[in-house]
Amino acid sequence: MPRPRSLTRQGIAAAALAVIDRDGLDALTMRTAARELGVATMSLYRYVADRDELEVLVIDHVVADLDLSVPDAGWRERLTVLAGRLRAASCAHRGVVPLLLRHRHTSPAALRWIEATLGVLTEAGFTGRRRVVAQRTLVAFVFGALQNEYYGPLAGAGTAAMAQLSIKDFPVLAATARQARELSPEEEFHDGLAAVLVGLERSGVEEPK
Amino acid sequence: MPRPRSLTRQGIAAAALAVIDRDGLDALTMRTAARELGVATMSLYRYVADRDELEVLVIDHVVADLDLSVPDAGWRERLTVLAGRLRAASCAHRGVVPLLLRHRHTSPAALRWIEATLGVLTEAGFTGRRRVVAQRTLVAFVFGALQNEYYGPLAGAGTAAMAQLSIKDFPVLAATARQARELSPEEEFHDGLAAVLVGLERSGVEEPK
DNA sequence: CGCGTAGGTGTACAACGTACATCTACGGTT
DNA sequence: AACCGTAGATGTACGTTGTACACCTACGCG
Repeated sequence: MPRPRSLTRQGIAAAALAVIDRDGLDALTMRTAARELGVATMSLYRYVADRDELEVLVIDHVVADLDLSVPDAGWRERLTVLAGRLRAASCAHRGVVPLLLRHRHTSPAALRWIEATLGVLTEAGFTGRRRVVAQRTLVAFVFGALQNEYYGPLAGAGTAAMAQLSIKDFPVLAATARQARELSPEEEFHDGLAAVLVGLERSGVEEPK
Repeated sequence: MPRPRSLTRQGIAAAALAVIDRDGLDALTMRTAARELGVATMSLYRYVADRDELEVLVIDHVVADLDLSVPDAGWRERLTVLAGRLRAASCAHRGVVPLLLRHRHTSPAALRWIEATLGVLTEAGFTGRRRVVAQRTLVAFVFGALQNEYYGPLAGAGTAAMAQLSIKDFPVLAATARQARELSPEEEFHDGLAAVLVGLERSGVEEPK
């Protein structure tokens, strides 16, 4: 009845995302998000309960407009497409990766993505316990791979430091790190995912329930 | 030459871990860690550069005494054992999981674990690009699964909330969440890992380089 | 033309990481 | 046995963070 709201959760999410994209995740605070919107800090608390909810808002905004349709192809190809889109979205906003990892089971949009993968698995004949394992394994790999890219990128400073510092204590690791620099993140993700999907196809078929 | 050190990095790590085990990860601060040791807060900075280094110290302490020997068995079984030990260690100190995820490429002990898995892969005939993909995929799954357990446990409040709240918007997800509650974390991890390893075995054999 | 209600905000506080200056106690020299 | 330089230990203090709380304020309805 009184005084209409001047902000929207969408707008708040977009502003917070803008801060992250411009100045990095560490720069996101209640104050910087509010300043980006031109309002006082405490105003945000009329829209979100606390910082965690703001974070969920952000990743929801990033994942919200994911295309969840699947191509007319085999289930492995379908899942590859879905996973690729999620990865593309997170790569477009590198800073949100830690938030995505933490809130992936809270964000409605992320849950919609999981629901979509479950739909594909179900159509492919996965049911019961086997479907549970397949879905959790897929999620573990996809988000684990995102985390790999974020905290220990193959081509970046991560392997550079690794390849140099540890050549004596970690001979195989150092050699592998050197080879790894020739592998693009896309290739790594794609090949790894392919292996996981092959494994899911073969496994568990002899134990129906 | 003057005044010998009164603390050890080992002792500091143990104290910080004790705080985490007793009061949770959020309770770990420079002040609480120092109080646990009976020294002033700033004394810690004679041993670590900043909080990040303290965190690395903690996870190094947790992973340090992992048994890295492998049984006399096939490479898949060997990797299963290695992964299982890492998981067991992190389950014994639930609170360190986020630290382990963040610093897994920084902690020497964690790198030793990775080196061990690489050794197994190498003996199994993995080389070049195929070895890189296998190792990164394995790491992605293992740490992704830990994160699954930590942030969205199957049997805990995570699926409980999911199974209830989303029964209309996420039909498959809700059904799966209900089934998932009958699956122990150990089974989930073991079955998922088995699938990943099978996939790694099959994949990439026809592309030698 | 008020008036109540809910949105907006300013102030304030506890807790955090840590820079800095200072105190202190020991090993090596005499 | 006395001292002295050095590096460990510490107390204080500052900037930042999330957010509780009390206070204004502007609009839709009567």
